[in-house]
Amino acid sequence: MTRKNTRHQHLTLRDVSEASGVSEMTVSRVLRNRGDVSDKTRAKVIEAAKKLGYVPNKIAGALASNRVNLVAVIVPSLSNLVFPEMMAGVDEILGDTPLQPVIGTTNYDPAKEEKTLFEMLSWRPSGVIIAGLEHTDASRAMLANCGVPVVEVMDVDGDPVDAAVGISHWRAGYQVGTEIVARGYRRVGVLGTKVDGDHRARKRLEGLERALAEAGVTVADHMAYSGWSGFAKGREMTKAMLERTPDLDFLFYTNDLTGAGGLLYALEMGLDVGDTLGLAGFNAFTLLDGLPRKLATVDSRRREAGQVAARIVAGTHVFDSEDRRIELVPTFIPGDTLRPVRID
Amino acid sequence: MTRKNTRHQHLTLRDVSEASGVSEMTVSRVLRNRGDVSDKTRAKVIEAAKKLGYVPNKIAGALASNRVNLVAVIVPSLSNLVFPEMMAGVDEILGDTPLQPVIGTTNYDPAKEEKTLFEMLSWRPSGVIIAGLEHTDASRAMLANCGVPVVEVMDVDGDPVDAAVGISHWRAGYQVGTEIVARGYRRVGVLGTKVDGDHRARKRLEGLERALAEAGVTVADHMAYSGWSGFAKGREMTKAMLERTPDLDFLFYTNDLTGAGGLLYALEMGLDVGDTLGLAGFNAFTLLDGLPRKLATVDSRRREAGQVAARIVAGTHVFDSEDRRIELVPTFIPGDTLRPVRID
DNA sequence: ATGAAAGCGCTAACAC
DNA sequence: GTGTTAGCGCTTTCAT
Repeated sequence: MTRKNTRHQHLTLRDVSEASGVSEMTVSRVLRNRGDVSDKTRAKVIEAAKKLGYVPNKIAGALASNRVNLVAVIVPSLSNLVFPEMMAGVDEILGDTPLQPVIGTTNYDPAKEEKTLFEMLSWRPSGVIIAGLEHTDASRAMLANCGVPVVEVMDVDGDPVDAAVGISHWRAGYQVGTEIVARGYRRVGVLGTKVDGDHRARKRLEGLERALAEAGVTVADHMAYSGWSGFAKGREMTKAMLERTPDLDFLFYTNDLTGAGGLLYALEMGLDVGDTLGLAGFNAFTLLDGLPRKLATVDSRRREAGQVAARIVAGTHVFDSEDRRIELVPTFIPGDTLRPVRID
Repeated sequence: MTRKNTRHQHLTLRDVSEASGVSEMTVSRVLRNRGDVSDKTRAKVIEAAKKLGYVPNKIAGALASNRVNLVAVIVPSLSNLVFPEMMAGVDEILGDTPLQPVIGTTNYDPAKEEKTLFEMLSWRPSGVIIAGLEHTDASRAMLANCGVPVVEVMDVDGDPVDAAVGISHWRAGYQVGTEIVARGYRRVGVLGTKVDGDHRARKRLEGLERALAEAGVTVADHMAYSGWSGFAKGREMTKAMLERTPDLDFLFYTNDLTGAGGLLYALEMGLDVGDTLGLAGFNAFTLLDGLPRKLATVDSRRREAGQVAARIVAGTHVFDSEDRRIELVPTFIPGDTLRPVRID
């Protein structure tokens, strides 16, 4: 059986070679701008390729050259805004390179992460960008042995396999805690998610609790929700919490969206937001700029984390030290939902 | 030069074969659960593979089998929430299949789309999911000839290359227009984006204008912004527009986020939202549920579009007719920012 | 149930 | 500047 010319048989270098009367090798060189090829030959080849509608086969190219321009990007979910934002940072940087992101999601499940990772590594990507520092032992082993740059993003509280870029969520939480006590709040309620595998939210809370503890304050009430974050969830939870613990003077939301819902609710209830009741969220979603009051929050710098991670993978990042942990500073944004710092 | 055992030399089937004393072929069968292999052999192979930490090479596998479990997903941007939401729908469905999404962005630029598409097709994906129906001729040719399912998503106003899934933005706009005139509004302002390649926003507007025209109404003012959508943009533009055209009785925002900003502004100004000034956005972002008033909007059903597209690519979707255009219905949600329909 | 041989479409390395 | 040869690591096919 000879080469079929059925509709969807892909064209090969050989087809271009025959059509242009040039060897496959030279065609290959032209199509990759490699080595010296005369202008005349180049023109012939390019014309033939275009006329035929030739699309190179990177599978074959990758196998032959042992080079794959794919980057594995592994995140818990696409439904939580922070991950697409990080990916937008990655994409922005990779746009200037030949690299292409391949996306895998884990649904906050370490076992699924392990499967996804195995799957993606079998494509022999040129780099791996993965959210978080907590993985199964098997995942860590794969990351350690895959032989390409691995960047764990959006967290630096822990031991990275290779490189890590992001904020310290513990320190971010700690900072929020110090701001809370410095402003004289003492009855703190926390509203967060129920997601088990959300280590970043957990670390934020631990940092917060630590800062409070150092001032002799403990979290007075805590409430966790499951499902999607949004204003409505923030409203409901705020209402419920203030009903069951009316003497709270501060509410910390682990997410700006629920925080914004709480803010809207508190304003409608006529509460003295800021003074009697301080509020703070987390993440600094720019789409929320323009609320009736600016919610206090912390910029978790996920977009930059994605950018730096992409640069590391692309090989254009220069590390300042031998430490391959890059800690971004989580800017605290006081907004208009806190009272001034007390100078005792 | 014989096989090197340097640290990052990847393991091959051969290594597993040698370690287990079984032929490469049988190892391959075990690792893919193909064909008959005795339990004893199977166990030996699996143990050896695990012990060595073998990760198969899909590049080689794909070349040999001519099967690639990648799906190309091409969107204008990751910064506009609607695209990650569509991708979440895709991801949800592909999660139950061996398929993996590869992401490409176009930045609303047809030339970049063409490049991205070429790049992605050279991986010989098993399917293509691409936002919109407007592409360069070269892009359309590539899509038509790539030999795998192609689904154009989030729009059905046009001729798809293969299949299309989404709402008709024209009809969605038209419906908003009929609602506006049915409620007696006559001085309509439109607030949209400046993005050139945003055909969906354009079609929405055209549909809106048509419905208004049929009632003898024309758009009284129009304003376009560039940059990111958010509440702040909505506030600014609303203020500016109401100052330059104070007699408007309706504002249509091509995006919920700016719409929400406008709503907040109008409420603060003490405007009689609903009756004196009707407001509507677009997209029905669930994260906005819980605003002081529910903004009228239209559900553009992007998540479902992603789901259906993924099913088509995965081959699990059954078409009702020979028409491979699947039109989703853009639910109109009146919210609390419109006055009642007039029954004249 | 297992193995041997051939080859997927390309590129590295070398020849001319 | 251009061509030839020999694989890359798998899977297909066919033999046993």
